[in-house]
Amino acid sequence: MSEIVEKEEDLGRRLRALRQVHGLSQRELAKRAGVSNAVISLIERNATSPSVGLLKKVLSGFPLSLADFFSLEEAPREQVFFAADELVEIGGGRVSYRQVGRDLSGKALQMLVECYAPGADTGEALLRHEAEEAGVVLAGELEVTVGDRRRVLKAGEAYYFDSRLPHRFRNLGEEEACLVTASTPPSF
Amino acid sequence: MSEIVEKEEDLGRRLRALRQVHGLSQRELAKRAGVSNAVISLIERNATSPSVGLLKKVLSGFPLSLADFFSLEEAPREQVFFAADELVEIGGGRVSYRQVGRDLSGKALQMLVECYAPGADTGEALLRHEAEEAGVVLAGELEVTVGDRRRVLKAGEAYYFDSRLPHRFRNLGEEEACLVTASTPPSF
DNA sequence: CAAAACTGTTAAGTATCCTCAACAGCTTTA
DNA sequence: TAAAGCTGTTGAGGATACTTAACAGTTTTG
Repeated sequence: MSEIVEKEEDLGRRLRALRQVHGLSQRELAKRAGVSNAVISLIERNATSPSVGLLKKVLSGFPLSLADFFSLEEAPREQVFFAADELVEIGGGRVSYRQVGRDLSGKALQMLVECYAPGADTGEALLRHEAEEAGVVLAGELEVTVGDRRRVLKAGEAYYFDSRLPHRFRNLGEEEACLVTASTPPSF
Repeated sequence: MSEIVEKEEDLGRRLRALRQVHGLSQRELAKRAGVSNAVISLIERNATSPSVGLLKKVLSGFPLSLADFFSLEEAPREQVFFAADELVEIGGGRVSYRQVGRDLSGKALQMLVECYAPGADTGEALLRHEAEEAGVVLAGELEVTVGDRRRVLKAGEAYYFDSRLPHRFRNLGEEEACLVTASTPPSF
């Protein structure tokens, strides 16, 4: 009957996000890890509590240790996506600085400008620890995946997340996508 | 029949060390964690691969997250105990400095002098992360527990370990025990 | 439009984890 | 010298994790 276990500390959600950000299907991951695809489904829906041995197998498909995987559960779950009117104007002179993120107290970011050619893809997401990342799309459309949340961002929209969460950027459109990104620690 | 699973990444050894350094019996830990004492025995002997849910219960008895627990398996297993003649003389003038540990390249320690009164006990071991600890007994006898390794050190003997491993010091003797200890980062 | 290939989910059965209870060995008490 | 306390281990059983094989839904191919 597959009862959904409540509050299993969201282990399943983390695994699903990890798998999706690597662009794998349940079957692909299962084959790579040498386990059944069914148990991947069960784990991701928190319908079972996997043994450490099995979880180790599954994670062997990623460049991620058990310690790294469980450190993800300590990552805070703050607001990720912001509409254009949710940006806070903090600027300035000729250049307008609009703040992404509601409360940056205790945080320290460095923003940059990046442009993605059509079809560009960051591919396998590298997990950086103890860092934060943010961005605003200036032109074009960019698919942003952060943890289990995915959205195609258009000009004016933005993201903000703890970069301990797995993430991936893809330009699915026909035209170049430009955005402002930010990362820690600040360079000025 | 309880087949012993080989190379289960020594999860059991870590749990046993963690339990012993806290001075708990299998039954005490089991009661505190709300599980059976039998499964503690099975896990510690790597006779089973516990589910994440159960392991979480067990570790809830300690001030240790799953991430912290699995980060222990990444701790290198270097030489821990050194005989008196295994110390390297690097000193000095009127004071003799004898180095503990074969290769300190890439390490940074600060040694101190400590004295333990009879019966003194560090008790519940606090785990410090990203640190190293070393010491030399000058007088008296001191029981040192590091991970799953325990030894009563006498004058002239020494220890060196990654302090991510759980540890505990106890003076079981009748007289004061004096030793030189060291910790990271250095204070000079 | 249908066939093929993919996606995630689920039912049935096997393997394994986990609990309960008992056991053997060692220390302390009477 | 038990007897009662503890220690860690083990066997039998029920609970559940895991596999295999099938299902339903969506996208791709012909």
